[in-house]
Amino acid sequence: MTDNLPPPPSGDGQRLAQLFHLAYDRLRTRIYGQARDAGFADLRPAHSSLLRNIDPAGSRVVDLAERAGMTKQSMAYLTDSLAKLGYVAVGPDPDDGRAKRIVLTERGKAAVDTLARLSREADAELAITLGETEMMRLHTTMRQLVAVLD
Amino acid sequence: MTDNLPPPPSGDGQRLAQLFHLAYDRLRTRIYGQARDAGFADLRPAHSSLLRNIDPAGSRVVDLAERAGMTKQSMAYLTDSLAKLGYVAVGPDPDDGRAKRIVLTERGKAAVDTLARLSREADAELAITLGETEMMRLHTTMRQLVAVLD
DNA sequence: GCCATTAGACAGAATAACTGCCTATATCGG
DNA sequence: CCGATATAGGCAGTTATTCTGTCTAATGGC
Repeated sequence: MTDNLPPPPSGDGQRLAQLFHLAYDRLRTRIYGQARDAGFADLRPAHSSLLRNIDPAGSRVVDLAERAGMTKQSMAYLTDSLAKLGYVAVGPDPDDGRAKRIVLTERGKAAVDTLARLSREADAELAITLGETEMMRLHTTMRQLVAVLD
Repeated sequence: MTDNLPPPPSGDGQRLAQLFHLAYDRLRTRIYGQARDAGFADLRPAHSSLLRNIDPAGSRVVDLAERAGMTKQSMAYLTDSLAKLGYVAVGPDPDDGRAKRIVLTERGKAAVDTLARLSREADAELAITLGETEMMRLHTTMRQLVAVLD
């Protein structure tokens, strides 16, 4: 009995979710490894939730949390972490006495630039493997998928 | 000075890594939400590292850890967690006195089947959105990317 | 001025994975 | 058979990431 499990269900094997996870995991490992070699050894993947979303003129914690899709407590934790590491500075918001304004330091700006460059380079290398046409098609398809899954 | 940050670098916007992450996150949330509604409320996403890799005849902890790409301690933690929840049973390995054999219980088999079905259904719905041709192309492209990123 | 809303802080917990060290067993060369 | 080495897993402790719940303080409309 119970010998009718489907080990590889069709000729297919892996679901999209797992493929996306694998690809993301490898890209993340690669980019943060290169960032480490570029002198940003204290940056961790979670920090990108802030670094990806911060405004050049500075942002408030709630706005960063909103953009990153996480709670303000979690974003406050990341803010504190990056402030201790010297990537961001925290000051009062001139327009709202309750709020703080998170701004990138020079090191923070360098980190954002480096991460953006490494991400672009990774994409460029994959574009060479896939070909420009396929790469554009993949981008289009992925944006479509993310929109549908909203 | 330092006013030359590239806010949206090209007309492009998002890198592949982030798109993969977003898509994976939404799929995972969806599938585990449906699993919860299907009576598997105590399953957490991390458990899939074991459930995806366990052999129908049972597996050892080291093999599961190897396949999932994590340490044996982490896999032992998941094994213990799933054993307490009644999804797997742990017995001695008949061929190796050092080893234990992790086998799925009936509930564990039901969970594996359900998760596999939900994953297939999610893929099927996305295939409707994208069209069969585009879906197959996406699968091919993703496998190619994962292979290149090894 | 009062009060509902908002920004953030503080405390605690849950989840997920790690490193380091230890024991028991297995296996292989002599 | 024995000792060296490798392997399976256990135990203790730590780090990282994010959550809930509760609190204070400031804002802003009326």
